[in-house]
Amino acid sequence: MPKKKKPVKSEPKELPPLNKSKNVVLRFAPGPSGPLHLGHTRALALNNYYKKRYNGKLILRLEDTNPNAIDSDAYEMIQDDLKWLGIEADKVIIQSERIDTYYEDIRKIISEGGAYVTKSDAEEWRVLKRQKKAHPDRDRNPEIQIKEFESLLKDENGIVVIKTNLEDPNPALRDFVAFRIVDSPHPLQKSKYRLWPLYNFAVAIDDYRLGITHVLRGKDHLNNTEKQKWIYKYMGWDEPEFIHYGLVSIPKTNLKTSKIRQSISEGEYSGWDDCRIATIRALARRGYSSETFSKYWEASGVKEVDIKFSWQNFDAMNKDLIDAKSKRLFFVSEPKEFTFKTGETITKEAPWHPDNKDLGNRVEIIKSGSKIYLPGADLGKIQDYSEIRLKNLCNVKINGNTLEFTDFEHKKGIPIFQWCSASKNIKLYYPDGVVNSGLVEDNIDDLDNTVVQFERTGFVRLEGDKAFFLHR
RNA sequence: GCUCCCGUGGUGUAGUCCGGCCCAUCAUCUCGGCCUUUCGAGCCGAAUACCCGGGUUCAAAUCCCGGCGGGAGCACCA
Repeated sequence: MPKKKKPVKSEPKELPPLNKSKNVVLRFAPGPSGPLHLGHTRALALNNYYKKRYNGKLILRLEDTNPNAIDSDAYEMIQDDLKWLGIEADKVIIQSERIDTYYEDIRKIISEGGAYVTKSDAEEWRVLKRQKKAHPDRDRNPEIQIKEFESLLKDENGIVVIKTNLEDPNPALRDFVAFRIVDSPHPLQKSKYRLWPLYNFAVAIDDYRLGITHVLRGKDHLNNTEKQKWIYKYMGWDEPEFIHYGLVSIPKTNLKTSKIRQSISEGEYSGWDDCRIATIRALARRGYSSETFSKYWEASGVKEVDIKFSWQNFDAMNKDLIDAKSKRLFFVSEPKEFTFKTGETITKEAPWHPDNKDLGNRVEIIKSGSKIYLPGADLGKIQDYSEIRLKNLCNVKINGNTLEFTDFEHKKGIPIFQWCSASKNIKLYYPDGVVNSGLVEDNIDDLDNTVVQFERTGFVRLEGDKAFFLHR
């Protein structure tokens, strides 16, 4: 066998290729229980990566087969989140609109002896399974099973079970439930159906019927894949390519949709975009670039290793993307008021960005008698009559509550201060819940809803009289 | 308990399939220096990794065996 060439180092890294014989069709399939969060973005980014690489298609499939776990706003929110991430689904599929297809396919499997109906007690059925024993209902003939199935559609209670190998040493893989009764109304279908498919059944049917060629998902689905293969077998279908990447643990981040929802309803969080949580919309509000998500996950690869998400690395990537185009502003926390004294009016002319001169300057006229605010914390170290430099303006001597102009000369070693002349108050919200307030330069009106850097503090996104901390 | 997956610096990753080009890649973080109208950025430098033990081989991160460690599943959730 010929040896594979080592990749040339200067080439950008690529994810491993897909085995492909036809046009690539991928899918992203969340349950509509809330908006998307950071945890969803790996599946999304990876599937989208291969879609672009092979010029394929990406299907967004909303898995709403559990009427009790649906937030009707989520259908919309998920699509908005996708849009924000810059990902376009070629098709949007809603599973609850496909129930009749599932019924048709399960009838086929039942009539060929691949599934059975039982109305017995749940625990009784599970105990037998654990002991590798068949439930008495399992071996009834298909005609009876079908009749039983139709009765579930009407008013009886029971489940439909896919037969697998009861002898399977892995208890997770023995007979699994394909349908169960849920009487609560569905947000979209209302009371049209009472017999609802479960995850593994609906997924297998849809992946095939929607023409999915590659199922790219987390390792937590390894057993599900084995279950779904039984459906393919009973239907006589070719399997798609299954690829499982390792699990991600995201430290110090609350991603539980149900918990977040509770905190929102209790008023602790302001909404799904509260800057303390890691929903897409909250991260967007803090000013992350959508590109960072795809970059980060593409760099993490598709290996089956479990990985830890690193905010540090993520933030570093984001900074790379936004640094050159983010304007700089002075931010003065714990402001102390001073009166400026000078013989003549002087002008502040500070670059919007120290390196990117294309961004131009911010200009401000300072007169004698103007109020100047200095950061309280830094002042603590300074004595009366010390000479300091007001950054991008001039040198002054502190005399009680006044700042007396001395000269413009750049002097080595004297402390440099950020300062503000305006009393434009802004509240700075940190993701850990800390709220800081301070003054910011007055000329931020045009900067509303953009990401800027508060010098020395870090990058923030401005929103009215609020600023959301992004990262350093 | 049963079953499956995975172990490369602090973190993420390349290399593992097909042994040699690997005294191991790149990024981030950390630490020092230079530069700078404080920060950041930039430039230069430093430090840190093949889970352990055996085996095969001229040669092992890579192949084999055994241990250890981590994760997941065993739902009428998705």
